[in-house]
Amino acid sequence: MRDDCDMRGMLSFLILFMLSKKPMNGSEIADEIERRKGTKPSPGTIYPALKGLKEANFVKEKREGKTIAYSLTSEGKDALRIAKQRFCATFTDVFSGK
Amino acid sequence: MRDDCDMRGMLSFLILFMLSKKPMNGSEIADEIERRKGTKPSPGTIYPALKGLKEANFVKEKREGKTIAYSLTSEGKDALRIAKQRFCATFTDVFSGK
DNA sequence: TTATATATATCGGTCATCCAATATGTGTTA
DNA sequence: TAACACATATTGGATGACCGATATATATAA
Repeated sequence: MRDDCDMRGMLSFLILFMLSKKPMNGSEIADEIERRKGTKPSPGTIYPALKGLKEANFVKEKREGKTIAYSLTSEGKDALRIAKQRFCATFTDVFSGK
Repeated sequence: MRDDCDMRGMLSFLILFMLSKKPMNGSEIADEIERRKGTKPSPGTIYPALKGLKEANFVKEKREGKTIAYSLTSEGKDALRIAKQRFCATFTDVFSGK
């Protein structure tokens, strides 16, 4: 994800946001997105996104037995702060009822 | 835009939302997006998106001299209602501070 | 009429999102 | 050990978002 939050990169933005709450592994991320959106992204969606975030140094990995816990780096936190601001400015009134 | 609001289609969703406030032409849409996001989408972004919404019967056109006023059809209003619900469910806590 | 400004539209190329299918890795169970 | 379940990963193909460049249309100014 570029840190300027265009309309591409919304999945990466959401993942970054969720990881800022607590570290999660890939399946937990998919489950949480299903809880929010109603549809569960396939592995072919979720892992490439995580790979991109890792290559951008926004998330780091920690293997824990069978799973890998993803969490934000400090760069990831910075990027999220900026992206969140633009996201909110772009969509505020969609939420505020109007 | 499909009415199920995945992460692709966020531009079309935003346009649909803005048009639900008031009819606008292409440049006004681009200007309003700039006001929200800070960056102005190029014509090569905005007009193909409008074309897609028109082909989905979500917006209709009305030429007014030099410009074309876009507004929602009733199908567009229905699609927006559903997409808005999913969007809010997906991103609520991004806004609510937490 | 010609020139200018603005709005609309298309094209080519890149990147992000998405799924289905497939493959590999890891831990548990038989 | 082998079998199984689950997590992780990659590939191919489709669609959407994006820009820069270019083209066309419409209205106004010179």
